[in-house]
Amino acid sequence: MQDKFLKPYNPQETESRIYKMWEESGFFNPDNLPTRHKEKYSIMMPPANVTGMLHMGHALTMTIEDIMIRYQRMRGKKTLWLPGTDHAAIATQSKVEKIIKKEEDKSRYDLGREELLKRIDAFAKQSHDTIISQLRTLGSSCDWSREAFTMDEKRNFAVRTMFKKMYDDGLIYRGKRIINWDPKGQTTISDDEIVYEERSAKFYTFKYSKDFPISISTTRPETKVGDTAVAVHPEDARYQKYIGKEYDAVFCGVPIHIKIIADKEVDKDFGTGALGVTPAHSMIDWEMGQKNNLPIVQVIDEKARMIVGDERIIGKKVTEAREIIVEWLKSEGLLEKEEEIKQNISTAERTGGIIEPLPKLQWFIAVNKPFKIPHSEIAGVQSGSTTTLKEIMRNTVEKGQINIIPDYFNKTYFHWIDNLRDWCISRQLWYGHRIPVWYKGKEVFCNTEAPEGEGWTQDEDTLDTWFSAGLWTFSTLGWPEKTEDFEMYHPTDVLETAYDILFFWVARMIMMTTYALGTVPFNNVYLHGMIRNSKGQKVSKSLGDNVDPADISKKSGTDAMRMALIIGNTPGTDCKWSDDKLKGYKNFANKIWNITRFILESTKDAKYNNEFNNFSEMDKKLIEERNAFVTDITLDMEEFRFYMAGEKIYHYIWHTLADVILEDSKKVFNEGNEEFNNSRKQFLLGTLKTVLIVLHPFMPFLTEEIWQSTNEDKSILMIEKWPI
RNA sequence: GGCCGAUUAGUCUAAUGGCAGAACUUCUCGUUUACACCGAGAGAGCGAAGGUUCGAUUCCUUCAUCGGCCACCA
Repeated sequence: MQDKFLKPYNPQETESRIYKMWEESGFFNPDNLPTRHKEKYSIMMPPANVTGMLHMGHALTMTIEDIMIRYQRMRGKKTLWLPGTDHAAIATQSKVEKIIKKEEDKSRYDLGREELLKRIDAFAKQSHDTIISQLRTLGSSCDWSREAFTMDEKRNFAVRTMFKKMYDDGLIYRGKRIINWDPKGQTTISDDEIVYEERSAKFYTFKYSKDFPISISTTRPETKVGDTAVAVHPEDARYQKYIGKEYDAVFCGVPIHIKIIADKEVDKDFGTGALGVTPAHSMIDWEMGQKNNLPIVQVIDEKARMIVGDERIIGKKVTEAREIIVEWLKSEGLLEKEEEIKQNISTAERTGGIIEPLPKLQWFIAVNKPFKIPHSEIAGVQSGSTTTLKEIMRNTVEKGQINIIPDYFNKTYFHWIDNLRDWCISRQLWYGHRIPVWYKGKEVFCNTEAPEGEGWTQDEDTLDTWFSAGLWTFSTLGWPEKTEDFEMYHPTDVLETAYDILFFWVARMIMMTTYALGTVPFNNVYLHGMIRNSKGQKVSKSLGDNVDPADISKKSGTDAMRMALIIGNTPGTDCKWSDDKLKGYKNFANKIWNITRFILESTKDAKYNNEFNNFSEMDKKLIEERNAFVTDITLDMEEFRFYMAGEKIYHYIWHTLADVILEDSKKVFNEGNEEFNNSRKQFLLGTLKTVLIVLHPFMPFLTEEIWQSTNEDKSILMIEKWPI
């Protein structure tokens, strides 16, 4: 027995040494696995944003995925776990912009595109290195030789290829639409990047002018200079006689022309039951404008300043203009009511800017437009048939081709798809994949490469970060090239991630993959919950209570952290982080260490014999019990119940093996019956092997360390065969 | 407003149409002989009401409370 077993288990001394040994073995790379590993098993690691460092949520992701991969590897699968990082366009750019603002008091326009990108690249590189080292600390058995970045050259080529393909199929188009404009970040953002904040606001009721027949209500009087209609409910008796009529008015010095229209969207009982329609600055009004052929009058610019009116309002910020107009309404005696109401206001997730809806020329993906799919393995969608992106996305889950765990997220997914509108993919950011479209006069050219000849300028915009993330399962495998990796590992087996990015990412991957390849990107989606702090609150930087996985790992060992994260954590359910739990599993690590010590001491004169079959009746029973335990947890592993398997393994080791079997063994050895002694020694040696194997996916470092220290044959536990 | 969850012991968390199972905590006892990072034992729990059923913590309905997602009222 080695001397180290005389002291408590020391994870700090062990973990980095073991990780290095694994890496040097080459077995993270499926190409190097022994020949018994034939059938593939693949997981694409969710690429972490290069915006800083990993938090406990990432640690949970890595733990679950590493458990899946290690389990499947031991079961003899050819396992590929492909790691990577995400450029996270808006998140990274706004983070770096904030730092530059703080440290140098400069904006991105002061630096210019080239310099800003240089700074972002440097920041991203540093984040990347931090992240990679954290992933190693967590014990992730991923294939570093295949590491990818969402914006490296290969991924960029995949993005351009995809854009071109969708453009040619008419699924990507450029159009003037109302978009969510973030005046602070100076970019468009998607619906998903909006967060609503409840604030109190003033709700004004007034007439445009003294002789205007209908009063309207709004929280934004300043936009009324862009009104081109008043909408009322078609069945509203009060206003029937006005429908179709047109009026002229001068509103705070701005001449406006208003048509009275009828629209079912209008709520008779809200406000005055009449709605001033501003097609240029409201999503709903825009749609009414389209239906009724209303003129669009833009009155606010990208900096959220007024661009019409006389010297009273022109050039003023919208909030200032609002006050001025309210004063004007009062002085003219037009204001009828002023109420305090609660209002949800849209803000940009990353910058906190208040969203200003603006009509702008942007690129979109058409989700409802029919197209012909040449090749399809999607259930319910024939090769060569006509379909829509929405329809294929729905089918994959509806027909069971993609299995979401837990299954109640199916409903959430369908609900989202059914309400999905065209996806705005262009961003006025500098950090990201540049849109592969070039202009010369009225000519437009889209291709993966720039056009020949002089005078072409490329579109200034970049793509939404989720565009490249949507290609992740196959761009990482070399697509559009027909690589061996792609043939072997796609579709992937599981996509494991937190449920909060089901729409952002999972749905987008399904969209892009089904469209481009006619296959699903993965067969299973395992959604884990959020890690909350001990009070049950969402962990956030502003609370200053985000725990660094590296610290925990240093203090208590990665294995203990992994157990604390995984046990009691069911899919889709949030989980509280608890230091007590961590302590419990740290103790568990030492318990196993001492179990090993006891077994080694009491079997000093014996050697494990695989062929031994002269077991006592008592030990035969124990073997049966052990086999039943292994069968049971194997089923849990197969059915994604890792929280359950982990708990059962813990229980078997501590309360069956240690408390019952080892205690009983002391008696057996004291009694000195040689036959019984030999039987028990073989049983204990065999059981130690078994529990090390089944515990390995959960506590890889400790189990590998014991395995290496107790086996003379230099075998590596990581690729040992699962016992059944 | 629409949708989706949740409510189990002091805490945290499972399973289940047939005695509700762990972990931590608490209490009692033991033991320094693999491990005090120990052992043996004890205690304590299904939010409320109704329904289906031989039987409901589980299925259904309603209510209460909490959480989340989506839409957004102009």
